[in-house]
Amino acid sequence: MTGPLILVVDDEEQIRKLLEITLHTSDFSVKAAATAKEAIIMAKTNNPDLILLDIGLPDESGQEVLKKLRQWYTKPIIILSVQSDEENIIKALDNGANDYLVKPFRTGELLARIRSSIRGIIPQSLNTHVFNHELEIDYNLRAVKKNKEIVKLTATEYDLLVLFAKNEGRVLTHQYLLREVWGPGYVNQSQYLRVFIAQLRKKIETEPNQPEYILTESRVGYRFVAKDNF
Amino acid sequence: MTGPLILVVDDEEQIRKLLEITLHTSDFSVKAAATAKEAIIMAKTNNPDLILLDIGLPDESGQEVLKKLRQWYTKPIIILSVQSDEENIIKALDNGANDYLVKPFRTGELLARIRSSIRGIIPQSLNTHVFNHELEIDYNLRAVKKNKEIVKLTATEYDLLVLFAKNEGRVLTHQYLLREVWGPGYVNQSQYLRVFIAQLRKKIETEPNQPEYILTESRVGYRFVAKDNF
DNA sequence: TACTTTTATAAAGATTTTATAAAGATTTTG
DNA sequence: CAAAATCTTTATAAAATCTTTATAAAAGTA
Repeated sequence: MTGPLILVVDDEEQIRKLLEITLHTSDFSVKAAATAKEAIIMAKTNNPDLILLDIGLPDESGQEVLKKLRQWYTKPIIILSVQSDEENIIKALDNGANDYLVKPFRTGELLARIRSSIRGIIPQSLNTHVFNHELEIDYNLRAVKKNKEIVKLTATEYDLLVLFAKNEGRVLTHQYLLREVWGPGYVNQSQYLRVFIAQLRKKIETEPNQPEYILTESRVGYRFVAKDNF
Repeated sequence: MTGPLILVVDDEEQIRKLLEITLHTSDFSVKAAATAKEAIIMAKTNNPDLILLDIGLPDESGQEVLKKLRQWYTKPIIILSVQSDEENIIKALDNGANDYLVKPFRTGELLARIRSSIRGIIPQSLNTHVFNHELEIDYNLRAVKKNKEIVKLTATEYDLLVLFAKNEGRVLTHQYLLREVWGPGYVNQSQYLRVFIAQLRKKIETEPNQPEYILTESRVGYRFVAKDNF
């Protein structure tokens, strides 16, 4: 069982090693990059759940890397930096960073901030989501129930459903779904999406050929709705 | 024109005043509370878009307030505190805080952290457009409603309507519409436009053969208008 | 008015997009 | 390692949307 994947970007070998050990101990998976270029490539190929980004990189300003990442990367980015001046902090936050920690940082605090960022703004107490009194997602157990019966979903199907549930009512484009669930390298594999949508419908819809939850928005994407409110 | 609502919770009159002025200057709406009890009541009644919470309250520990809020409140909470010890920071973050700032804080940084937290929670009112109290375009959901009923539009119809809505009152030429919606290669396909205008009218007009929204400007183009005077 | 141009609309035809089953490949699990 | 599960690819049918055609109505012009 392996936890969320974190990409560590820092040019100092020592810090990379320290972070890798610390994060591993807290049950995170870790990938590391030493340069801006490497960072962007690794982010695209691994699609990490969070990025720890040092601002002082040798080849390019971390602020630039941040901007480039934010063109497509939607998950949390935490900046680590020796610079503690307000100007840099504001710039980083406005460039899309979720948090900014000044080096040397306290390990426990860093971990807590990582947990907070990954958790998002959904409180821990809200760990289950019920739609139309019949479809239930339990985020703690990673389980889905339809009319109290457990529905067995694969990891990918579950991720897809969670993404839908968290964006109820909103059209999610093919690109967006593919990038968030499969990773940025898959944005053109629309057929995957069709296959998995069909599988999901077969499992959660009462009548899969007349879906009430996952609606098709032809040429755009899909929309998850719960009747009561839409 | 009023921005997102922020609830300031602090027992020191001076700090409340300072924050109120600072936040107002940055175009936020502000409510303030001085005690734990008051904070929870005001959060419930005003449902703010973000809460700034001082940990050192007179009647109850801020950590407790935080826990209570997080039982139902899902938007960002930023902690302000004179305590800079790691233990308190970790506790607050794990209790559901999104950020933790040590007092005295730098105003610019606080504002940047607020912007960062609030980003993504764009209030619905900011990206929905209502005409004549009956035709509604929700850009966030990519949905159109007529008298609260969802109107199903194809991708092209939606793009066309959005273009009209964003240019309310202005005549848009055939050329312009064709170029913007279909692309530069289609500027001579006026018949497309006629077909799609007819379809759009059928879907959004009360009486499609006597349109009130999409008016024909013969030999020039079309004009989208909203009376909005009742 | 008579004639031409432009617009509206329905409906048929063509194309694109989507749904689904099922086979093959790969990964995970026991 | 073998079996099971899952992912990926392929093929084909069905549905939705776009495009074209035809015709009537409206608007503009001589």
